[in-house]
Amino acid sequence: MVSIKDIARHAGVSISTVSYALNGNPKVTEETRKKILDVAKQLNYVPNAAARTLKKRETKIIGAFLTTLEGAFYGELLQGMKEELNKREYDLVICSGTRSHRMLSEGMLDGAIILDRLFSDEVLLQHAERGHKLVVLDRELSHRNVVQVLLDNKAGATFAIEYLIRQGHRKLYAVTGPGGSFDSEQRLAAVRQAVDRAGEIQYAEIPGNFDKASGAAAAQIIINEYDGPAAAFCFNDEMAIGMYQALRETSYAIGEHLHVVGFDHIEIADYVQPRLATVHYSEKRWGALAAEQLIKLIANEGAEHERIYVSLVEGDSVGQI
Amino acid sequence: MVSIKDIARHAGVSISTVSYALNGNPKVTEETRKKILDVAKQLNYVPNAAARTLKKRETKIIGAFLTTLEGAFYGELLQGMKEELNKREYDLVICSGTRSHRMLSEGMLDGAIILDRLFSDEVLLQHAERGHKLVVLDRELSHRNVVQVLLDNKAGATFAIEYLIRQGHRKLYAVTGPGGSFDSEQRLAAVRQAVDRAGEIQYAEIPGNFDKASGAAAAQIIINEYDGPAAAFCFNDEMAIGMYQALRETSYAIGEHLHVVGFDHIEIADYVQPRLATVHYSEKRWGALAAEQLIKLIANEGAEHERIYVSLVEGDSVGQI
DNA sequence: TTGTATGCGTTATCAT
DNA sequence: ATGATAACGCATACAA
Repeated sequence: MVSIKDIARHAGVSISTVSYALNGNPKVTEETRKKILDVAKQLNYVPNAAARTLKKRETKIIGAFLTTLEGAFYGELLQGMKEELNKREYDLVICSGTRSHRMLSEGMLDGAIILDRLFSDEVLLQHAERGHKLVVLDRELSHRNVVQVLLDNKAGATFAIEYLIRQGHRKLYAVTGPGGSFDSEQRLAAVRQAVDRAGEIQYAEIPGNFDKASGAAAAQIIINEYDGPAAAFCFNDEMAIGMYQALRETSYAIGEHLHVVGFDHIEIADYVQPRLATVHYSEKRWGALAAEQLIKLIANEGAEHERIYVSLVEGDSVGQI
Repeated sequence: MVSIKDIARHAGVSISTVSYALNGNPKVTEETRKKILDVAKQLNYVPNAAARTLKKRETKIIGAFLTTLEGAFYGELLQGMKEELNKREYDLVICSGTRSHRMLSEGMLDGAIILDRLFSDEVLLQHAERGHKLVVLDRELSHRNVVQVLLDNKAGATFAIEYLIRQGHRKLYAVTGPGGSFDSEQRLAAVRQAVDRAGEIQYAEIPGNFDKASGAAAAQIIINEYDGPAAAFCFNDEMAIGMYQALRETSYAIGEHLHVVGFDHIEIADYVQPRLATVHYSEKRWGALAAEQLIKLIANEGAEHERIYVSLVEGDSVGQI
């Protein structure tokens, strides 16, 4: 490995001069700078990140923590983060799994964006307390080193329920996400409010898990007690797709017997037959905003909590009654 | 920040004893080790990655480099890598974009898995020459520090063409990937061979780009010169899906006028109507194998080039003639 | 068994 | 304008 020491030797200057030259410090003559850069190039010099980090206590790298790498959901979100971060001279790396948490605590990251409910509030607060800067996308967390950038779940869930009611549905199911999920709980609260407000609604809740299997299971339950058109608001599109799968084997049809609204507007939603009605938001914007706030937090520029707005996408998975 | 120096002071021992204790060196008494661990916990000690890396010249982190985070985000592939790496005490991070290349050269990674044709052969070889360990999934590259884990493109493309011919098709199109793509070129070579072998085939090539838009454009071209049932082998599923979209607006139907085979077996392939015939392989296995070979390469345990086998998934996007 | 001392590659302070 | 030197936190060869 070639270090600034080697450059110094070859260029006949001291290491501090090399460091200055390499970092564009104006104290150094144009002439010596040129010479040093030449030698550096010639020796194939590459700076050592570990040494720089040890000294400067920053890496210019941000981590995005996800529960899993699988599933087609996060592509645009991450792209949004990456583009925003790159603009500000930061790099983004995607991490997943408990093992990777060490990257945050051991100082390999200047900050993190969290979308991983397996990352507990408690642990997150510990990191924040140690001075790490965090943006959370999946919970409310109050700390000077944490900012929230959250979906407007309340609006989304309300849109969904009101849409079903507007289409004439009076028998409603809510298929929820897993217990710990902040998004799921917010959506559930909004659903209950909307249902209460509507009055005269037959309403039930089915616990789900955000995966296809639980959507299929929910569909099964609904079919078993079928006694006329029913409508389900699945708290994400994955589960809604699971319903499509479950009904394939039966004589019931989506949009005719079982009416479905999802949440997230994932790509498949536009391809299934009939097209899935769902709640849409811009993943890219979400990611970009999260990145922006994180950089502000790191730079002490007054980062603030943000909310991502959502809209309803109608579809033939919901028929009129 | 609390360092081993602080621990040493609080525990009344020297920093080397602390280091030994923390690293489980048997030289240190059970008693002192216990005391030291207690103090460490009490002080909320977290090791500093930069310092450790600077000293040991390894990070226990592997990077996976992708062209983009968007689209079919290679979820299972990455998950396969991650699981395999975690088993061996390594972490995985996902990187994308030229900016992130520095992580490799600056020594923040012990090795890298490359699936990014924007990463040039030349640059890759430079990294390898500097001692970095690489696994390439998207090209052939010969170097002692590089191993290849490649799809069996030849088999896949041959399966696809032979399937079309078996179904009675005699007018064939190949919709290729972008110019630089290794996979695309391999598939193209195999297609030409299979077509030659079959004889009496009307055959043409349409340059594509691996994205939906180029698939749609290809469909447009085929329709414009339509004079009877035509079959297209799209070199990936994305483009095949693009064909579905393009035909929606027309009176032509997939599986009836235009017959289509894709490559990759992405999730949507099972959901479109009619279901897309495609070439399947296990992404997870691909990732796991790549990770395994990389670890072997790093440990000097004789890593070898590997090939990922593929199979044909038939579908109603190809009708009989 | 424990302590002392050195160096990893950088940055940055202070002299010169 | 340039150089000498001291950290940064850790691992480790060598001393005791």
